[in-house]
Amino acid sequence: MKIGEFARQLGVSTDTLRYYEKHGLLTPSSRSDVGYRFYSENDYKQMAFILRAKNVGFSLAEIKELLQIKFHKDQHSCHEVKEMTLQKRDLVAQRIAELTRFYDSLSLLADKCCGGEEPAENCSILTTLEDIDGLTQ
Amino acid sequence: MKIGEFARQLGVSTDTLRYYEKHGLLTPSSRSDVGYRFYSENDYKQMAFILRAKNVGFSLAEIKELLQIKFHKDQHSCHEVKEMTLQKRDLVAQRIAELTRFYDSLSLLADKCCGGEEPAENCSILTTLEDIDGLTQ
DNA sequence: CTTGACCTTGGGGTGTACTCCAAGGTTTAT
DNA sequence: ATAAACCTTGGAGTACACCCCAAGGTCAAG
Repeated sequence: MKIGEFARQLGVSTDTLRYYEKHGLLTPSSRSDVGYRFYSENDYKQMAFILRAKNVGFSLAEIKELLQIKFHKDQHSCHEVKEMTLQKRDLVAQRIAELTRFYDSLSLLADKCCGGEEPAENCSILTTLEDIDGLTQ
Repeated sequence: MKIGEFARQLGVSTDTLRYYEKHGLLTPSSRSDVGYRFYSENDYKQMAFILRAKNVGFSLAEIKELLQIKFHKDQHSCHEVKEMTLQKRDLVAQRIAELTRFYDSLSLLADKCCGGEEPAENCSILTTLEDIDGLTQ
């Protein structure tokens, strides 16, 4: 698949794909005689992975590190690869914990709000942000 | 509390605080006669909230929207405020779901890896990224 | 009353992650 | 065979989130 079609299917721009290639995140599996990029099914899966990672707040540098788990497998020991994987997993667990705190705060805020048509000025829960923090500490 | 001490306590720079003020995220509760910023306990709580939100991947624009829940309470109905809160909560829930997929993938990857000292080349699980995607779909 | 550690505003610079040309070559349809 | 729709590289520009001065005012200690 050429870059245009590939970009359309993934909902990104061709510029983004060239940018990712330049920065070592996704190199198309082959090129035509005249240099056209060709993307494979594997490339599609890798790109989908990158986009999901980006969506949950990983920087491109972090995503590249996640991808290194794959690329480093020949040069590094099983032990090292496993350590790296577990380290990344812990980082993800921390983010989940933080987000869960936000979720609980927002739930409580919504639950205690009457939801009526009057101005929220007097709504018991919506007073100050300390409430949000107080609930989550 | 003046800006320097406030910044130290929160582990950010004074530049960051002025930047947040300029962009409507945190306005110090008062100023001295000659214009020195003074930050209150409330300001501290709001700033802590901002930093936590930033840490889990919200952009400053998104955080500002979260803060609007507070600032809009006088002008908008309880119903609107509640809707906005629930909408933000759903967004957080989506991120948690995505991160949970990442967590599970990395766990499986680590579990199936032998963890020995040999090169990871032949380690059963570390073949390609499709595995990661395959496991999480 | 001066030294040093604060504070002010304004503006320029940096890294990240794109985004948008320009100038040119290729492919496909009519 | 030529127009439209692709593709190439290179480089410049943009938005976000800071970071770093410069030039000057303020304040507490000695």
